[in-house]
Amino acid sequence: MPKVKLFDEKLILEKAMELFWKKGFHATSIRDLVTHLGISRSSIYDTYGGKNELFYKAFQLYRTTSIKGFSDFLNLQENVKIGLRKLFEMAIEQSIADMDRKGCFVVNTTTELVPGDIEIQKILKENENTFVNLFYEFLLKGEQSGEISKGKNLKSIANLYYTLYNGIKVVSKVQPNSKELLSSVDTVLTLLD
Amino acid sequence: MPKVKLFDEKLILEKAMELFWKKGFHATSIRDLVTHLGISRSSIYDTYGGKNELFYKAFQLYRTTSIKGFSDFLNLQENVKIGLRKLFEMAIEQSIADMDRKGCFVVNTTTELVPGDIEIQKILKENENTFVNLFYEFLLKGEQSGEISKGKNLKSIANLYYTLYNGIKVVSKVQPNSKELLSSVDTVLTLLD
DNA sequence: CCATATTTGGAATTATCGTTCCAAATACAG
DNA sequence: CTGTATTTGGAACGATAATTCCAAATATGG
Repeated sequence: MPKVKLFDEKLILEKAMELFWKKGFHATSIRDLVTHLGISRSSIYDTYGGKNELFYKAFQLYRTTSIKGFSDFLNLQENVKIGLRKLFEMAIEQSIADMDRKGCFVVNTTTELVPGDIEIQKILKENENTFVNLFYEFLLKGEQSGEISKGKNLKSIANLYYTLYNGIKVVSKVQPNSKELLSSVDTVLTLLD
Repeated sequence: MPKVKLFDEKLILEKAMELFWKKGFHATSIRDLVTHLGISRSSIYDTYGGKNELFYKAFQLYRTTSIKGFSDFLNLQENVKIGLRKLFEMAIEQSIADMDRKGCFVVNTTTELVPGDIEIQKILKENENTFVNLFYEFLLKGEQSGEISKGKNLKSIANLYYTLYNGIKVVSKVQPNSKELLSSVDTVLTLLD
């Protein structure tokens, strides 16, 4: 057995994710990818298939990574209200710190490929359900611990958080204003009081 | 003076707006436009310039139309809380009724062309300021009439509405669920009580 | 060092992109 | 009907798109 795989498949996939995330599907060409990934055109086709397959894999990597990050973060939080505030604060700070203004890969893909790509659409639905459920379970935990008073429509609030999160990822591309965005978040979080 | 302009410039521009709105800038080709607008390639270039100029004009048409629609609608409302509810209800119903799932042209353009198009970015900032201000002025009217109790952070709430609106226009592309979206809106509107 | 798997880039394909030029067809004002 | 402005579509432009094939270069395990 001679030569083995030289480049790190996962690492290169992460780079592809970055580029698709920043420029979107249509505006990213194979040439762009060759430049940005640092491997040859042939290697891209050999390893990942074509542009569509590479995008798909990059998108799935983003999703699994963000779901895990999101879930892990919430599991570390003892206080529900403070945890939610921290979560949104992180999301906002990340948006502002990113000089590339990439926003959210899921949001960008939603607006770019819906309508059109039916397979992506299915994934996006699944993704929404996953995130809304993570919010909901976390809120439920707060209700059970007595931190959130009973009688609140937690399903609605979970939905609202997801929608707000999407909005933040759009708005922060244009006006990355930490104070204003956090102020909106704080206003929404008073719904739990 | 012989022949005069045959096709309706404004009408064709509206058609261009529809197509760019639905497919985005990059995924819309001149061929697509020729098919969809019903005029020749030459006429497109003669009348509107190139693809960039046409997109720009179509986008501005969308903006001015929606600002006017938004503003006119709010001016007709006597009751502030009910007016806001109606506004969001309309936005949601429109999203759901649109079989093309176009979402919002401003949101789509934000995620597609930021970062990148610096001129569009300027317009998007201006657009956000305009809408947040419309919300704010409307809320202020409610405060002055006594409908909304004093002491609320109306700037934050106006910002929140704009962010929420953006989120709704993303989420409704994937899960056009009227009940859930309206439920979120109602939850947010209780902030005025 | 050698055998072999990996990686590369040139060549070629087919297709489309946005754009310009222009001559022919068109349709209406007078 | 005629003259003129509008509209059209073919031809060509250079550029780029995504993709496949393949031979040469590369790098490493044994």
